[in-house]
Amino acid sequence: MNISMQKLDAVVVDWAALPLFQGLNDAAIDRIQSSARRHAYAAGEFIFREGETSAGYFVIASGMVRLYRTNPEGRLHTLSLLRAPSAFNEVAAVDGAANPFNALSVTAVEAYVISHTNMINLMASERVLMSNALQALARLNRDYLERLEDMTFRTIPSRLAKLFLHESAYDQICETPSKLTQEEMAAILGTTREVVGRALRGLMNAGLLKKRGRYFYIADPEGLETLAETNELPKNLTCVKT
Amino acid sequence: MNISMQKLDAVVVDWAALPLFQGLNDAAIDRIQSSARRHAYAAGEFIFREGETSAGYFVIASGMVRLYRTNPEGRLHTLSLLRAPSAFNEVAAVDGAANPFNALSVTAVEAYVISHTNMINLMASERVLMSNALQALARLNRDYLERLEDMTFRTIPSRLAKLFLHESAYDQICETPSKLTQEEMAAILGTTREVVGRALRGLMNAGLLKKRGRYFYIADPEGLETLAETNELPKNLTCVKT
DNA sequence: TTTCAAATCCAACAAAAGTTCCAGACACAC
DNA sequence: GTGTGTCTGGAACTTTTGTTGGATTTGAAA
Repeated sequence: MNISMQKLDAVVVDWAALPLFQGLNDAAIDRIQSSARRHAYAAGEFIFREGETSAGYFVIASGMVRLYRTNPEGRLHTLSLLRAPSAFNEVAAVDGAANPFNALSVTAVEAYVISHTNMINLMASERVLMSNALQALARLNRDYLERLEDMTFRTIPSRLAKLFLHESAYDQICETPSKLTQEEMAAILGTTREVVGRALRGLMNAGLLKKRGRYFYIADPEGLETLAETNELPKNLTCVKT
Repeated sequence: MNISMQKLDAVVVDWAALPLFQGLNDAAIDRIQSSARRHAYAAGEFIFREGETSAGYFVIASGMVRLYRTNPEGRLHTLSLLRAPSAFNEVAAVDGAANPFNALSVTAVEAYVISHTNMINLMASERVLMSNALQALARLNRDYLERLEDMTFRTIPSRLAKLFLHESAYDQICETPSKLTQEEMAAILGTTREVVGRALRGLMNAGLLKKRGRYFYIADPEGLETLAETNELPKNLTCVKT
């Protein structure tokens, strides 16, 4: 009994702390909570798939979720790695159209789901909620645009430097890069493991990163900053060559 | 007098036809119109710049506008080429933060501007307007995500094929690709003119495009479709080689 | 028509990214 | 411990993209 209660405690969500629900009174929060359904997922399970009809808005209570897309050749692009407290699938929750990406539980996950219909009804009665959703989508837009520009203009070493510097820039990605596998970094940057490995070695040889055990850490923040912003190394050695 | 009246006629905007203003009653449309200011720009003039404080929401009455970003090295990425009836800068109009891109008048432009403050006030009193804005941002999000995936996964010939097939996919870009200069196509695809020229010749040699005068036209829609979706030519010749 | 600037073609090269392959290292289960 | 599967290191190679530079075409203005 004790254990199960601890478990329940561990997955309590502070709804009012999420950007979407800020500024709402208790009654509204209650209404929102009661229109959410709780779901549990085992590790490695699909929460929803890209292209399926809107799965609704998800609030993570515990565990870790990967949002990603794949191309026909099987390469995958991780859009976010999320853990509580955070939420996802705003777009499909708002417009009711197909989910724009896959959502997969990395660990076991517990989440609350608000269907598109409920979301629309809630927003209709709670103006503040709609206003918050508007601001959330605007924010999301800026994040996507920044990543689009990164893909357009930045080389892989530069994107990698950015990933190390502020994972915040890659939105809500929360694992620190040093603990990600190279495969996972590659998926976030939209490339392949070998290329990431090569770039990591390059940055290490240039003195921007250092290695302890199997993980890389930041050695020269300013140098990384320069690389992230200009695609160029400050005046160090070549980057990609060994 | 006659001429000036014609001019005025030519730039009348059907506000109710814009997605953001659909479903609003006449009184609301009037309120919106009266909180908009009319501006005129000569060809090649900055309408606003990336990073400046929110310029507000723009409704194009006449002329053509380019939205773009640049990188430090000076390469530019065209996000949209717009002409009436359309509108832009939803994100900064909604969140009041810096403009996320540059807006430049390609031709002489006349536009109506609704400031961030007015937009917020209008949305506060007109729920339908806020709801429309929410849907517009969701739509915009999907467009950006699609372009992000294109940059992540597609080769340049593939992106070029997509540009020819449905400029709709590149959102509200309206000039037909055949009339764009190679320089302009390059900016849309996020690459350089030389590369676009090479890719165009490749697609022509593969029989997917044909050339009349200085412009290219679609010769094989199915082949282009295949290329756009799979990065591969159906079973034709090599694409990039001569 | 003539002229000029912009747009295009094309080749050769350089650099970045993607691919293939295999050998080690490490981490966890048994 | 021992093994097994995942993760990493790194070389060699191919393909794609970016760059440079010069020759040619085109369209509109003079």
